Amino acid sequence: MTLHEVPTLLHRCGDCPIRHRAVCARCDSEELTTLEQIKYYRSYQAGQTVIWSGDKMDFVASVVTGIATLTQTLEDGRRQMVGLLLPSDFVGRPGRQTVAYDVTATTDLLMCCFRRKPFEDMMQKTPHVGQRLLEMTLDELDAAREWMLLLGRKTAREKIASLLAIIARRDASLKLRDAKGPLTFDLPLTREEMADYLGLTLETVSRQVSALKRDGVIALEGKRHVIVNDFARLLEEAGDDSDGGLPV
Amino acid sequence: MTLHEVPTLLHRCGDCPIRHRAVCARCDSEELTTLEQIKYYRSYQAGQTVIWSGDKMDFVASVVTGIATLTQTLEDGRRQMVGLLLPSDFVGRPGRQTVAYDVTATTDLLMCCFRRKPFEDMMQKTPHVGQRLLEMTLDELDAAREWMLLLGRKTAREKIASLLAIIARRDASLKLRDAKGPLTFDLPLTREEMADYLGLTLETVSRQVSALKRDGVIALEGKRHVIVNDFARLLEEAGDDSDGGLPV
DNA sequence: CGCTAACTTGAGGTCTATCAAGAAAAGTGG
DNA sequence: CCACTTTTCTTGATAGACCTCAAGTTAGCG
Repeated sequence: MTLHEVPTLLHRCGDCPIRHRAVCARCDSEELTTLEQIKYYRSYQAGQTVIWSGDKMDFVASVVTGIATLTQTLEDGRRQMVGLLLPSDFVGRPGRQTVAYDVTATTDLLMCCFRRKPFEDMMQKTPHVGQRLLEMTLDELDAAREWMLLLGRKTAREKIASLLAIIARRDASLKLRDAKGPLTFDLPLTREEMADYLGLTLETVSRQVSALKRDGVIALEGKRHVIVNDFARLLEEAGDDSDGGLPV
Repeated sequence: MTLHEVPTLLHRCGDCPIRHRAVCARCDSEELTTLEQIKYYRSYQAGQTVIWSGDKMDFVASVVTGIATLTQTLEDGRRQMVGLLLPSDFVGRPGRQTVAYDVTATTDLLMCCFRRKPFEDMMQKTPHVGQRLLEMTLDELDAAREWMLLLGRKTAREKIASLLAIIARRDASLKLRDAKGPLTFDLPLTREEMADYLGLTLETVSRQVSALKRDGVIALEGKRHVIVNDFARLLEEAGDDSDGGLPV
């Protein structure tokens, strides 16, 4: 999707699909008007790199549609995904120019961008943007800490189950279904990307997915479409508290 | 240290040792006066729990002196440290009552506290506190993501070297020395706490510390006092980029 | 229909955990 | 100040989880 093909209806913030969750969620209509004047869209194809670690980033942005990943890399090539950006998530950091990780489009991606300076000015003038950004950043920090527990202490099987549970739950919330009946969803990540997220190798991911299937925790249609008949069972396998951790 | 023994000079924010780094760093003298009226001190002994995961937390606070840890625990007892709170670091979350991890005093700890409600009111009225909190939270998020790389992809030896490098660097910045000459510092953590931070067992920590000593990367005086003659060497062992990552 | 990317599965090796014993420090109370 | 206990730490032997290397299968695509 190129810039010209962005549906014009998106240009009105009131119709934006991420209006109620993004960094602009708290803005009143007057503030939205200001944002509308400085925002612009960028789109990326699946697989494209949005920014390289260490590069200067002259804009900040919200994910409108699609999925992006944040990854860090060691000198010898070991990779660790440190974040998954879903629609409404925010990229970039007011007050700092460079970014500390690669940002990559995993699917086709549409982002709502703001040049850094006008955005920072706006943050000074209107408190709502900064307040919302603080809230979102605190949520991300909680999520990162939960992921630290997974990376440091969970087994490969528990890691896979945790990831599937997270994707299932998010997908259900998008589709506005409850998490009771059989859930089905598509994996937005390759086995290798899953491995990079979970701190495993792609072979171990493949083996554990097969094991969960063999044990009846999940079923597969093709390689990517997952069916979860008993979500509580999946949560057990994830090793979390029975309540399943954070909502959403 | 009990409440009465808090040096009275601390009650004046202008003399506070964390004045320039804490959540109040950006406040002008008028704002400080407001903060002085609503703040109070709490102290904890080494080993004491500040808050349990899931408990209601009716205050937010800055660490003034001492060290605290944030840990998450799985049902079967596996523990992962998800944060290390040093002087000037902030605990608690405006807008949410409960906390998602245990907060424990590792050393004797002095905290500068604000009841939640007055603090939230202050955040509404004066933007400086919220701005600084956003900045600090973004820094913590970066640190958490760097830790995810460590937990997911580094070897035990690299993990130990990374932790030592972090402690050494922070210690040097406190003592205002440059990181060139021989560095010495005390480990503020037991082997078990290091293990919980690094996603290892205490035995593996002990073995790898011994190995780094045997290989001349570090020297030890007693169990806790570390001497680093060649900081660049330590960074190599940590597996990071040659520049050593984030400054301080 | 071949070609490539994504995935699966197996065999063997390595790193770290587990289990166990003992040494060194740090308290504790006489 | 010295036995005594407790905590902290070290080291060894063994086991197991995950990684590495390798081959083969499936699916998507020009």
